[in-house]
Amino acid sequence: MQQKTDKTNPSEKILITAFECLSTRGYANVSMRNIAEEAGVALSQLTYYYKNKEKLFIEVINMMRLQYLHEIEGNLESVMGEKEKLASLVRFFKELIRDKPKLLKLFIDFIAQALWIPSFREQLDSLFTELTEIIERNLLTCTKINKRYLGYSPQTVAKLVLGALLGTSIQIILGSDRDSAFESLNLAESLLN
Amino acid sequence: MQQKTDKTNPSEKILITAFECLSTRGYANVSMRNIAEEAGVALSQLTYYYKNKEKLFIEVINMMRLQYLHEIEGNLESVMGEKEKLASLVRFFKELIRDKPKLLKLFIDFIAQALWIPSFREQLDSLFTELTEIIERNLLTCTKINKRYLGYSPQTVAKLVLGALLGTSIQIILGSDRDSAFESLNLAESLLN
DNA sequence: AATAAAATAGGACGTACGTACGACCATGAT
DNA sequence: ATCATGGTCGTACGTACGTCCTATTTTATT
Repeated sequence: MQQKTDKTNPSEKILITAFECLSTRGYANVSMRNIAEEAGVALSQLTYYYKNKEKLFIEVINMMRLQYLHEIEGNLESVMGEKEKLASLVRFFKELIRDKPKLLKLFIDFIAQALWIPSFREQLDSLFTELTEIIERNLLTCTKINKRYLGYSPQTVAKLVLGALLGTSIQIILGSDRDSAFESLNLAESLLN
Repeated sequence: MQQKTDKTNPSEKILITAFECLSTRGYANVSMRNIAEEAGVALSQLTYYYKNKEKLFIEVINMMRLQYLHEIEGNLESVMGEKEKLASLVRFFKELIRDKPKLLKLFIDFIAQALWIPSFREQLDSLFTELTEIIERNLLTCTKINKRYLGYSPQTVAKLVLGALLGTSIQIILGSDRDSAFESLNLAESLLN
């Protein structure tokens, strides 16, 4: 209830609060009223700035997209060598799981919503595309790799890498024994080298 | 509207209809009334047999678990050799994606619900455990494999296999270009051999 | 200072939901 | 024949939801 002492934009404040709510309790369990209340604004302000719940969630995802795609690419560009880049990517996912599980939960929840809501599906599709392109661009350019996975396009490899990271992360987030699943990420790294 | 000409148990009929609804429109978008209506049964019958919506979904998942875990294990036992078993597992997932996408959607939706609903999370956790155990038991028993992934336990390998299959399937189900993502499954198979 | 535009607030609308309840009906045992 | 039991039904309750509308306040422009 510190809403009065906030000098940020109302629209930003709403967006941040929405992220907080959605990543903590999930799209289906968060109401517009919850977000308004926790952001310290009137309910109608959410409609004013974001039209409806669907579009608000889309903006939340978009905010995360802008923030973290750059972070990933920055990480990958800052190290040299394919091995190091792969290690850096795996490390990024590990840190995500350890330090920002809420972000990962938001992502998983978004994936499930995208099953049924067309606009979400569109956005997720381009998010997947961007992620695979980053992996392709940074990890799979040298011919050595292309030779190793002979017959498979870099895009295919990239999708598998992303799939393995995503699927393993889901198990870690939702499973009871995190540590053993964490090992799978290490294995993924060695296996691809 | 063929509800009268049905000789199955009402409780079974409800369960089957619930699966149909949930796998087509998702947990959040299906009401008890929808299921009752489509099953040709009074709303209160759902409460009578399954207590509430949460428990009904749990029974639906349980039904699928009983059905498909046996199917997977049966498939794996029917072929010899680790390579063939791995191929069989990948084939199973491919067929799942191609022929029973609704089942996969139900599963993904269930994963997301498990993020927020404790009883779902418990059930998903044991489902994950059972799946990894099947993979371990059938694919990772011979010492040759254990040597290859030196330093990693069979359980770790199994979790990575499951993670890769799950993550890739998610991309295929939700992405726009299925064919290219399908290739990733083939790659996963070659990579593990 | 006057006025137009943007921002904010509060509340009402219609609807849908999960659940609970009490009444009926069929069946089978006494 | 009666009656208890398990199954079935219709319905009502209380609540929560997303969205919409209108009035008021604040800000910016001239």
